[in-house]
Amino acid sequence: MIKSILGYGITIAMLLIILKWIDYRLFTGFVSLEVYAGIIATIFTVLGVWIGLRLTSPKVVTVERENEFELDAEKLKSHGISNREYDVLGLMAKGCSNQEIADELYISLNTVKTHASSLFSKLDAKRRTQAIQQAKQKGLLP
Amino acid sequence: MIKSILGYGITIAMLLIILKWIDYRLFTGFVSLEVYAGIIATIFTVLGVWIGLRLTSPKVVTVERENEFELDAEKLKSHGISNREYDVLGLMAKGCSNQEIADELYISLNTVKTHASSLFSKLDAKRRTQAIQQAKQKGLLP
DNA sequence: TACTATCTCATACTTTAGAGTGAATTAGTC
DNA sequence: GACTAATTCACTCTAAAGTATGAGATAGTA
Repeated sequence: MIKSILGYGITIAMLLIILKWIDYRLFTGFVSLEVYAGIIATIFTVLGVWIGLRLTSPKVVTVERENEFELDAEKLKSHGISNREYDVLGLMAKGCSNQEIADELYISLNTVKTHASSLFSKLDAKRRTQAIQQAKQKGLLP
Repeated sequence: MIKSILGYGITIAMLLIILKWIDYRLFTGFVSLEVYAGIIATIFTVLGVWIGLRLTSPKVVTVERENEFELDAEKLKSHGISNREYDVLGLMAKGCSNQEIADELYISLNTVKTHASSLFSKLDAKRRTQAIQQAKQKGLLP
């Protein structure tokens, strides 16, 4: 902050010096009136551009961020979860019962229970709701 | 397009006319050199600002927004869910068992079951996992 | 080939969830 | 005061979930 104020001050001072110097040159006949006007026009055009860029507030665009979910085999592997167990987990999260999962995957109810049990131990969960919560936290489910 | 080019042309023409006019006034002694310089400075500062705003692409700041979750009483009301039922729903989503919910809210297990049952009917769910899924979809849970 | 992991299924048992019904209490509304 | 919604709780069952254990089949790996 102090730095920028100092910068502004120095810039303005230099501008005034330049203007005064040109003024002097004009009176001593070194430059013509046209050149004088041209220099002033140039300086103030640049100043105007600079002010214009400074004073405009940037347009703010708010972007909704999709909770983009990406599952790679690595994530599953790191938790020791097999493909079939992940299938079961996904259907659990959708709200399916064990029987519905069995029907969906063409396996028996007992098999679903087996997968579920091993899932719970791998996810440190005691219930399916907890397993879902854990899986989402670990990025295994969207 | 043609309209804006015409506008530019007219603007530039008027600028030149004004400058020439001031030039004339200066020579006839109607304005001092300082005023002359000041007018030129003003005109070109404005021009500079205008050019600066025109020629630069508008500043855009992109802000990523978390899919922030906001719960208002309206949402709950629209689904007929009471405060206490919502308490139960929240703990369910965290993976708590009915007994744990009862302990957390200092109510009996039976009461939790009652709340749960009415929740399910209000959310068109047959199971707690489905209720959680539905609630998240309806924006009742983060 | 032997080993290992995965997937599958079964059986028996315990625990939890959920449905259905009824009821008492409280607070706010007409 | 009557009415209503919300909260609380109890009791009884049934259905579902979850545990434990064992075991057969298959496919990939050392």
